[in-house]
Amino acid sequence: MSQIKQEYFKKIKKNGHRLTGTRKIVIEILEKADKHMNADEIYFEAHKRLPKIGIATVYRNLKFLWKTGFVKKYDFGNGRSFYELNRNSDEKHHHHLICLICRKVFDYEDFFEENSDLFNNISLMISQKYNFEIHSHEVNFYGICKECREKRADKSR
Amino acid sequence: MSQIKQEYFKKIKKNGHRLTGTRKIVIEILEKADKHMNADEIYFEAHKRLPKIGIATVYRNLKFLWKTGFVKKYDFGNGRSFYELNRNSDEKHHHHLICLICRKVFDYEDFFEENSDLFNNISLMISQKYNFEIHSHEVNFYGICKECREKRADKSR
DNA sequence: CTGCATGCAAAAGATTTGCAACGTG
DNA sequence: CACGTTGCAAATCTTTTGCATGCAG
Repeated sequence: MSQIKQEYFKKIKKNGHRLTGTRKIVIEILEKADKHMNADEIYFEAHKRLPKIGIATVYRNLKFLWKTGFVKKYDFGNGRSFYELNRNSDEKHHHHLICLICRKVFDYEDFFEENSDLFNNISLMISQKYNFEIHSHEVNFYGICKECREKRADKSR
Repeated sequence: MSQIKQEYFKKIKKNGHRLTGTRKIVIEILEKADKHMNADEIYFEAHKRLPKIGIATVYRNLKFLWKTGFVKKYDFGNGRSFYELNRNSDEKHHHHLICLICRKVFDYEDFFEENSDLFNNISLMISQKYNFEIHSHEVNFYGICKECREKRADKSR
């Protein structure tokens, strides 16, 4: 199943962009990760394989991959961005549960079957009505996780 | 319809928090805005009414209001956060269309009727299965807006 | 009064950028 | 070889924090 990166490598070249060493590394790290990582985590991994790499290069490649659609970028309100490979074909679509207290992010992929049609419909309607070409969507549920719920003494609103 | 702020003022005091001048101003600005504003915009407005206010106070109040659930906070990946009043009762629920190129954010509130049940169901299932207490959800569609679509020379993936 | 809230300025983080050197196509 | 890319360090930008003072309850 590790053909994704090969496919992406090809697309990058086909689009006239350069397939550099660092760019490959970032893609490979994200492919292996199969979860969202922040820039630091990616840099840490990349550094293992290429000690001379700079954090700026990681950021530049992430931005490049995000602009070209190979990578999805998330902001959960904790001050840093998270990135994950955009596996449009074989990856299960997943959404996020974000704890308002500890800021932890939980993934879930259930219910996707049931949501899928709905989102497709909405996408279609929006693209027509607003003349907006939709590439992806993201759903975040905000709330309080089990641990934090158990902890809180209370005084909640 | 301007009772929201009164209701919120009451709740804040009832919960044992202080209803300070700056806190009121921030709420009033967000109430009037009825769209998401970033901290600077809020500071700019607040400054008109209370020139001595500091940006830190705006941030502190926004964080307070967000933690207590009166305000919703969004990050669209452009480096700054946006805030809007959480009008759970009388405001129409709306989602976002985010242009990947110009980063403009478009709101839409159509289709909410049809989505409402679905999201309620999902919320219930998640809260049970993951033991996660859901307060709110947010849906972002990423894509390319009309203007940018017309502009782009091409070479897209 | 007491303790949380505020202003100011400085600090902290994450991300971006200038520039000379490098490497891909 | 040309031009996009990289490393490094410095710059930027948003958000946070320390501390002395102010104000709500």
